[in-house]
Amino acid sequence: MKADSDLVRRQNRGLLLTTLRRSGSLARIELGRLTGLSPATVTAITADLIGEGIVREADVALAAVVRRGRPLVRLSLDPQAAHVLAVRIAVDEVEFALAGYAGEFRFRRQISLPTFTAVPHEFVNRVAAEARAFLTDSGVPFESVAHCGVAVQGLADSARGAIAWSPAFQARAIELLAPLHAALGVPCSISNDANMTAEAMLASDPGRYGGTAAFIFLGYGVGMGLVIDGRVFHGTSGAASEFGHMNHRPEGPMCRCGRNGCVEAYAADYGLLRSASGSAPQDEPPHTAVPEADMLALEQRALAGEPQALAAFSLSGEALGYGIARVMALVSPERIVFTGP
Amino acid sequence: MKADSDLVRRQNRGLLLTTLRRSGSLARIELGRLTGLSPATVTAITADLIGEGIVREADVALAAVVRRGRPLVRLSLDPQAAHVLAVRIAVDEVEFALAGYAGEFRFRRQISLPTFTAVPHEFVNRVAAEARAFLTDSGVPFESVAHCGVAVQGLADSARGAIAWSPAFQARAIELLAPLHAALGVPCSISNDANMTAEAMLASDPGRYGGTAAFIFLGYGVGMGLVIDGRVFHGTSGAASEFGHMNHRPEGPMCRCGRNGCVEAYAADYGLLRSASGSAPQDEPPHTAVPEADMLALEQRALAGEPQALAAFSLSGEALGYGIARVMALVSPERIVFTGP
DNA sequence: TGAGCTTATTTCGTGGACCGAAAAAAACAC
DNA sequence: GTGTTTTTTTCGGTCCACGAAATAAGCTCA
Repeated sequence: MKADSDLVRRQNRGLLLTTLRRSGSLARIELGRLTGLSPATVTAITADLIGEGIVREADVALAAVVRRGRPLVRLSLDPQAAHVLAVRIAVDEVEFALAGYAGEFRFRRQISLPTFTAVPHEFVNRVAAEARAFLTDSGVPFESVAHCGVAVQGLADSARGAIAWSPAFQARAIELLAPLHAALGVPCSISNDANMTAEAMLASDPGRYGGTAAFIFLGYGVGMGLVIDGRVFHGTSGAASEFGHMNHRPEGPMCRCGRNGCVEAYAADYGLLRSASGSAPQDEPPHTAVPEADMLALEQRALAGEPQALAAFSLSGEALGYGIARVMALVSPERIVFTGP
Repeated sequence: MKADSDLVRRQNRGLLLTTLRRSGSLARIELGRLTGLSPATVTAITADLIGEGIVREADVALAAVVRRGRPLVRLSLDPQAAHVLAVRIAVDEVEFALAGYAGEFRFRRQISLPTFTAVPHEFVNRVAAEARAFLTDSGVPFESVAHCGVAVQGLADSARGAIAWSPAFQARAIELLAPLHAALGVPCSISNDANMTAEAMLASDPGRYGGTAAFIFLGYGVGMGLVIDGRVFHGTSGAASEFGHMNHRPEGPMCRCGRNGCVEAYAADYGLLRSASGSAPQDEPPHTAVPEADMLALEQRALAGEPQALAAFSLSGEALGYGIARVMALVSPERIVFTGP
């Protein structure tokens, strides 16, 4: 809370770095204009950053836009300065991706791994080993990996570093981060996949999504990421913005989470299929991924005007509509964005 | 976004002032310990504040706790440094209150004024005139009034300075702030009464309510103020956290807002009375305040075990319970506080 | 080809802010 | 009345951003 000159430097340093990340490459004088800092200050701070290997001067040749006067020297983030490892855990599937400091993807790998029947500690060890192998194969030195972020479908427990609950797993409270950290020696964090989407959208266009925005994911489940006053809202335990498991009707169909009448039980792929198939709303949902072909077939039935298929979409729409109305009543986002297959 | 030494001073100045406001009166050295600032800095900043008449040294006599060493010189905010005028607008009633800079109330006045049938511009002019008279009678110079805040039941439009919609008024979009500002020459703002409650609770105990908290008001309506990540959430237009008008059941009873199945239509005083009286759920709600005696009578009927009264409370409880569950799903507040008669 | 022009970057001196240490102030203890 | 203790102020140092001036690096044009 206290401010001193150190804070000033850190703040302005961060300002230059985010400006640079957003624009890709800028000359010192442009940085000054964009941030409001004087050229003298920009010189001082960028000299530090170059000395630390975080920022690079571009090759002069690239800057050659023909103009009068001394040419601009473009600066850019050094992609090698640090790396981030991203891990995505979904039903029967784990994906790894490695990104450089300038935000570009370096490598990706996707592996198949049964999840629902998995024994937690075996699964966790396997993921840690695969992550290690992925990093080794990528050739990037472990020391340069600054962070490892895990996105998971379901409820992430950020504080404990665990998957609190996920439709992909029969088990609960799967402690993932400790073994991952042990295998990589890198700070790790875990979050909900929809929140990660919101984070990405916000970073991609802060001007557009900077106020209050909701990102709703429709697919194998129904998720939501919430941007509130320019920041992704996680809630204290990381278990907030569970739009999919917000109740629509108290006596509604059974959800994968075990409760009745969640939005997801109407509007996720399995919910749509169940109500279109005529099976009872209280039938237990499947634990495996719904084949894409089934959803395409359902679409065809609806387009053909089959009443039962139309009714399923209608119910789903009502649940989504009332759900969104409730979100509007509580946080009235300026934008609502739908994502998903 | 840019930081300079000016920002440092402003920040630390504000830090000292809030620390002082919270504690009432502190010596310089205590301020230093609480804020982490060095004694030298505290001396410099407080010297400015004393020079500006914002802070006062307490009479030495008061500090006389017998201890060795040079006695502490207690500092406190000067109650005269500035004033705030608060206006509360409810059904058939307007209340004024004047507070000093140290947070203490100076004067209060409550007047009766018919609202539902009021002609907007007459009502607004009357309020402005009454506010002016109140200030004049209080003897406080107008220049020392730094702000005038209006709390209103219903939807406040902060941007336009108007009452967008309120159950107290037949009229909509009542532009209140412009005439008030004209009459007082003081910056004015308008907000929802439940948000104001949240603001007050947060200020009274930031440690307790500083994370994410919901303050639910039950009474002539159902309102909610939301604290998110330590700040009261207003939404972009000021129309957020409308818990009372979040839908519970799509086909539910009629609400004062004209829609069906709002939480308020079950759980506000009129909603309870309507369902306990056996009148149809679609009967239009009353536009006047419900007499307290009616609510006490209803309480007696329920305590006596009358089924219809018990059913009304049960329905109300269900609506509140599911409503709160939906709030939990979206923002999972650490604390939920109920207020109201 | 070279002097002059134009624009980017760096250097240098200044002022503001915080801090630590030392000095001063204001009481109590004996 | 002298010593002790604790608070407050003063003083010199450091860090930071800034404006102005100096320097660098290319283009223009005779």
